[in-house]
Amino acid sequence: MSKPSASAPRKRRSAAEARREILDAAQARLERGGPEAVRLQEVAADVGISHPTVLHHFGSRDGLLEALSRRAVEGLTEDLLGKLRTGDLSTMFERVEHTFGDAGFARLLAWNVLSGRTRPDDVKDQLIKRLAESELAHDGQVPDDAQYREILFRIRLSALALFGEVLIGPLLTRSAGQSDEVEVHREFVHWLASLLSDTAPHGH
Amino acid sequence: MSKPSASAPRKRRSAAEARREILDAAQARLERGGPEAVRLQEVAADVGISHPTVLHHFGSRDGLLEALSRRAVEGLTEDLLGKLRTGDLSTMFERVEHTFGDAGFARLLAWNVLSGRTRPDDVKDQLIKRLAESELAHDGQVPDDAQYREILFRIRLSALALFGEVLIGPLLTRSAGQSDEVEVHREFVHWLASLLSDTAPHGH
DNA sequence: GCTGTAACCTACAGGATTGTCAATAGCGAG
DNA sequence: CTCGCTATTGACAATCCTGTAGGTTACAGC
Repeated sequence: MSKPSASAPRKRRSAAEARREILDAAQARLERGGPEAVRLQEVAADVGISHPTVLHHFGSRDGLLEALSRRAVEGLTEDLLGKLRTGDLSTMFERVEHTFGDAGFARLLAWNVLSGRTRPDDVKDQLIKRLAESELAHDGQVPDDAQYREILFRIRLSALALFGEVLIGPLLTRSAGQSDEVEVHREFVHWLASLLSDTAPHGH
Repeated sequence: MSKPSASAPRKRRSAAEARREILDAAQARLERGGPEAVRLQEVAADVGISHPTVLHHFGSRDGLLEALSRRAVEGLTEDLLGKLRTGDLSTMFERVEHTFGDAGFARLLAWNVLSGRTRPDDVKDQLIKRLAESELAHDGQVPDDAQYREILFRIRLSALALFGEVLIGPLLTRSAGQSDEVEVHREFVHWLASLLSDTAPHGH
């Protein structure tokens, strides 16, 4: 409301630093206010710069959003592949949840899909494939088609569950007449891990 | 492109009919173009009316969107409760998919959540609870807490899977290096039904 | 120091979209 | 046939947001 006495001394960042700060702010807005809340002026205000500066660094609003997506995908990929096989399913789920949920990847992905920004043909990461192959390799078994399909579907189910939990988990909790969202969520994830472990196609 | 010679004769609908036509058009736009594509002018053009007429019937853009949500929830509820226990899990999944996927409920729900329009406290339907109770009642068994929780989680998992499939199923198929989206989706749903059936807590 | 690059700013243009208003015109009721 | 209600409309107002233009300033290299 009050003008920063005369003119605030201009702060000059490196391009990389500016981009990072802007992306952080944009991501925060996305997570809280939802898709439509990523507005150049507001994001700029959060960082403490003017909105043309944002355009200077990302070219356009679309450029900003694409950079946001790219960074999220890279983060998720690194996180997932890095944390492979570092414990049982349940703990792995919990670890993945930060990137998937807290970091807003699920929301960003959902919005990208809803708005038609991301289409199936755009998916090049082969992340699930790599995860499945890593899983098979770990067991040191001969690749078995049926078993491969089984693992693909298990990963798919896990992805769907974690993705959905972030988006509509609290709603489902309410719809089930339960109250403690956090606790129900934790129990559910644990239950799912058990379900998948108990029915493992190759003992554990 | 060409003006409808002079002035098209005004077509007068009943209020209910107009509302229905408008909702249909809005829903179609939502399904194809995503959330942001629901614009008053375009929706109106689809129906063949002017956009103030849309406002006349729904008060505001928000009113239109809320009506859209309400209709979708009612449709889903009716569909789910109506189709309960009319076959095995796999066929029930397939039947539910129309309302959930084709009818755009998943997309609408996702967008409502993303944009902050729907918050957990807004959920009053108790749909999952009713589904679970219906399931228990069918078995004619004494309510068992552990079993009740098990059923709640199974329904939750099913909901998450179907919800997620609609949104990111094709993306997951690509990420898994698979090609035939439709076929993979069908197989996956079938696989999930089997998984839940085989591990049923009380025999089939 | 001097200078060039680029990060940054203010001001403005352009476009799109929601919402208002007064007037028009179908259609049922009497 | 007339009347009244309301669905419908064209024109306009208000707002919001992205993107552009041109000037300014911080900082690095020489």
